[in-house]
Amino acid sequence: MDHTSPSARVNRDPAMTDVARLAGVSHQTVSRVLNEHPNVREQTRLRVRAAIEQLGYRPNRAARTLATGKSQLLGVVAQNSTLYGPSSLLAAFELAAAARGFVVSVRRVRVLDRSSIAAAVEHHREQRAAGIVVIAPTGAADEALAEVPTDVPVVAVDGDPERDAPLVTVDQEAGARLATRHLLDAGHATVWHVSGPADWFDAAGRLRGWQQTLEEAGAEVPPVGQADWSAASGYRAGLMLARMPEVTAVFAANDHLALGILRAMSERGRSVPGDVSVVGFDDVPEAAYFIPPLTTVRPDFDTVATEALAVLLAGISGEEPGSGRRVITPTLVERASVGPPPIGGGRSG
Amino acid sequence: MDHTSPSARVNRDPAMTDVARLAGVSHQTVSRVLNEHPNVREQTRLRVRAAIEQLGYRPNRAARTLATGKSQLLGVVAQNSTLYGPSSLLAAFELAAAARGFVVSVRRVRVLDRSSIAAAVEHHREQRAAGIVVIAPTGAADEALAEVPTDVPVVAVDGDPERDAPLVTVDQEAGARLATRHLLDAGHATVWHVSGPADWFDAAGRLRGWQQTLEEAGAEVPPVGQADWSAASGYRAGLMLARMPEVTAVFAANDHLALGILRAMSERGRSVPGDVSVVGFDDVPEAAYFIPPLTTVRPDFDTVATEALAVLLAGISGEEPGSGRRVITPTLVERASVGPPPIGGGRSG
DNA sequence: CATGAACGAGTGAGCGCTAACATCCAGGGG
DNA sequence: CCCCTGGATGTTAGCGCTCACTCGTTCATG
Repeated sequence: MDHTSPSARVNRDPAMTDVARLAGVSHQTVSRVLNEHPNVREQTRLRVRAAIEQLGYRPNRAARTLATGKSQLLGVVAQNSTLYGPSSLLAAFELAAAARGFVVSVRRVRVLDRSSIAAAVEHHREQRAAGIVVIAPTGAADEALAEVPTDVPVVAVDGDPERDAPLVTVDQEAGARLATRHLLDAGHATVWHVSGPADWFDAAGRLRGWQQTLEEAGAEVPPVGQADWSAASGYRAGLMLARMPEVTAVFAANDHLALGILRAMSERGRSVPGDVSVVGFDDVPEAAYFIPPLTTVRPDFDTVATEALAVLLAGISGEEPGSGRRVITPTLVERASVGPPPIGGGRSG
Repeated sequence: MDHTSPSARVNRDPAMTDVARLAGVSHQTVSRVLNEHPNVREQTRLRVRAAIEQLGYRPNRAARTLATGKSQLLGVVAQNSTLYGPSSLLAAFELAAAARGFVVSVRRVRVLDRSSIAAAVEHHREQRAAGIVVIAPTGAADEALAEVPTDVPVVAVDGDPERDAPLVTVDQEAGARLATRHLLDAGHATVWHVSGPADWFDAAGRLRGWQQTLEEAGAEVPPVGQADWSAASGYRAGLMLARMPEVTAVFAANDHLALGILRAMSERGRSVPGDVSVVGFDDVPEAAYFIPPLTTVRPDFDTVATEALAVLLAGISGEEPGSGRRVITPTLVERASVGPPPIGGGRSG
């Protein structure tokens, strides 16, 4: 900073006092205009606005944050992935937040472990973020969250549905039920499941929903194929499934797994949906163009994002923390990958 | 703010002066320790660090920004999409920036028009962002960029390769050449192209590279199928292509288009790569699990992101603006969707 | 033993804004 | 005709930090 030479300030951005001088008012009146304070005469308001326009003045957010102790900043902690769900969520959240005048700062973590999450949250607290969203799809992430001081609103997305804390998530169980029910209704004796990573809540929820539906229907619960979320692991699981003639219906934990399964079936000469029916989860934009078009479960990420923002905003404006819990119910999108079981492969009833 | 009651300050976050008091030094010494200034005695440094630890002190970024006039904030303007390329880029950039101690603030725009981009950039300038990245894949976005005042480093990603301004992008032409060449080398008389949206630089570059390669090889340049980036439009284009027996090789402007084409071919009973060979662009994670596995061009988004950050950092540390231009060359990933043309469908040579 | 770098540390001002309080002025009731 | 009320505006202090400068020691040098 140069405090000796006034000419050094010549090229700096105009500040509130500059506007005030030009408009012939005090800087405080400028502040009042900017913050839409009621007690300003219309004529004064106009003069100030004109001066702002003329100078190209832009308020300095850092100064405002310093003075108020509050920022207009929302922090997001996300993992470093391009998985469809998290990406969509993030984009939707950023858009929604921008519409409400908030800045969104994203911190990616390479792995979803306790210390990474904690560090990322700490980073946002250092920025004096007004609220923090953590995409916490695994137990470790969620545990880290439990330790965060409560002086700033925090909401988990895709977090542990059991934990009593602000949370917005998709009703994985309901989605899985929809999928499983749909396959059962098509006449299949039972439904096989290729699951996502065991430590993901999403995967666990889908597994649970599938299993419960089967049990309720009195259907046999076949062993579960473990996979990560990738098409590669779906393919591997699909290869196993393809050589078992009793497999006529598969519920994949997401669309990419389903894609891998579809390819495995195709390679092994088992037709979908002729021999095997497949249902996915996520409704990625390409799902309608898989071979065959994939029947899948669609979670509404826009709603998840909007609700997460709403929970945060409620927390910011001083409402009781811990109260915000929203669970979004997904819907089934029927396409061409489901059909009746082949003759002899269906259930008796 | 409460200036009357000192007890009102009891619960506020500890500030530098609190640390200073506890360590028995001045606030300035604390500042020196924090900023790793050399002229601090080791013993003093330790005492300060201990005090920081004890109080759980975290520096207030807003105050620092206000005092220095510089933030550690990097702004990103991106469109509201979950397209694979932009998403990957964004994630990679966020990770790289975090590693260098920067905060990344993302502003999504619904449409890539001039005023939206300008507003988003302005928003970041209001935050006193130290640098701004604009993912500007269309002409309109790029034009908006040209109007941005130059008092803050701005780098375009995926922008107009012709414009003389800081830019990091993938060498689309080179990638398209790789793809086209590969198909020609497999023996195809010519290669058909399904292009992305005409106003995208990426699409234009891929088109150019394809056309040039064909011309250089003395091959006929067939009419171009126009599409957006979606599997849906790839499917529509594929349907057309499938009914033309002379089509034996297709270069799709991205993998999702290729997916749509694959399905169209499959539906129409044309085998890939038996009857028709297909090459995509992007190497989405699922490409290896398409039916058949897709040969495609892989741009290295990590490198693009890292380079973009480097250009910004150079600009921030006061180097000549306008100098940063990096063009990343993609590579070809060979899989199973390319083969020789069917008998009678290849070129004479 | 005088001299002055070089180092370690402190002081004071100011970054641009908002909150609280102070002030001014017009108009209505006693 | 004075006082009170309340709207419009100004004044002041301070948010937490960094910068430029100052001050006091130490220690090598002649």
